[in-house]
Amino acid sequence: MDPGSAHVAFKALSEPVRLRTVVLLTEGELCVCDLTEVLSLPQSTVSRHMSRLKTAGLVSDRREGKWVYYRLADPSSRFLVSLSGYFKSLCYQQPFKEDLIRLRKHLAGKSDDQCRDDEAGPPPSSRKRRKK
Amino acid sequence: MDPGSAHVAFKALSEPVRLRTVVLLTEGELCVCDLTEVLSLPQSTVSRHMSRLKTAGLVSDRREGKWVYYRLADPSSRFLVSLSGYFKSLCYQQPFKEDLIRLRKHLAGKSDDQCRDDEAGPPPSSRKRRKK
DNA sequence: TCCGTATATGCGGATAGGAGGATGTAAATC
DNA sequence: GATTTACATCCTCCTATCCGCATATACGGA
Repeated sequence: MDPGSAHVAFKALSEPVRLRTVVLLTEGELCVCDLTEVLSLPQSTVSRHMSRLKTAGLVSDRREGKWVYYRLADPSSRFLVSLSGYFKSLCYQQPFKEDLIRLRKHLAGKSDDQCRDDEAGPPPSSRKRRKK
Repeated sequence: MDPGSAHVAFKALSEPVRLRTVVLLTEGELCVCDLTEVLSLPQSTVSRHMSRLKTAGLVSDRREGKWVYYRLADPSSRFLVSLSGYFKSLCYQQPFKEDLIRLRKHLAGKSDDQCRDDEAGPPPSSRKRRKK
């Protein structure tokens, strides 16, 4: 982490949409189209926020075909280690709680012709991927 | 904490001067004139930043005569509990490290006709106060 | 009660940052 | 290589926020 200075990470989390996004990512990696749908925001808005979170070192991305999956950055820094528990605690508060409900519904309702197989649920490592 | 929403606290810490101030307050409570001196900023700027930190629930204040002492808020919230260790780790990094050096020099050089007795040093509870 | 000191706030100017449509780019499919 | 899909970036408008001077307020002392 620490690309620039410490306050950069706080600034990244100071924007409501970005904080909501980070809490959503505690469920596992998500692509931009998932976030666009769950947050009900234009794709350009979501993409720009993800870019800022990535610059701040809070998330990392992974391209798989047409899709780009974002996940919380590995907690190599003391910053993310300190806050990971706090992010989890936010899952039980509004508006994050509602976001997570929408996320689970969204993931459960996806069909095979979309960017993800029909499996939903927290364990991100076990989530099936579209073969490349 | 949580006056408003979770992102408010992050926003309060996203400003470089405010983050420096919070790290300074890990040494113990300080009055505005201390911060003005150590940070080399106009009094109005410091006061306004402290107001924002207070609104965000990160600091609390205590008036004693003409002086107002600010200190880190009691870690009743999970947010401050999560970050207190991180703040301590910042003490060893720039620009916070230099700030703390200036703070200690400043506190050591104060005389009795100022807002604090001549005692400096980390243990905040043992610091002598001007009698009210 | 008048004055000096410490702090808070009103105000105007400057800058940063967010929203979202339009457009550019990368990858898959045919 | 043309088209479609997913994502990133550009551009413009608009709002939030920071800075610092000037001023108001709070408090103590003479």
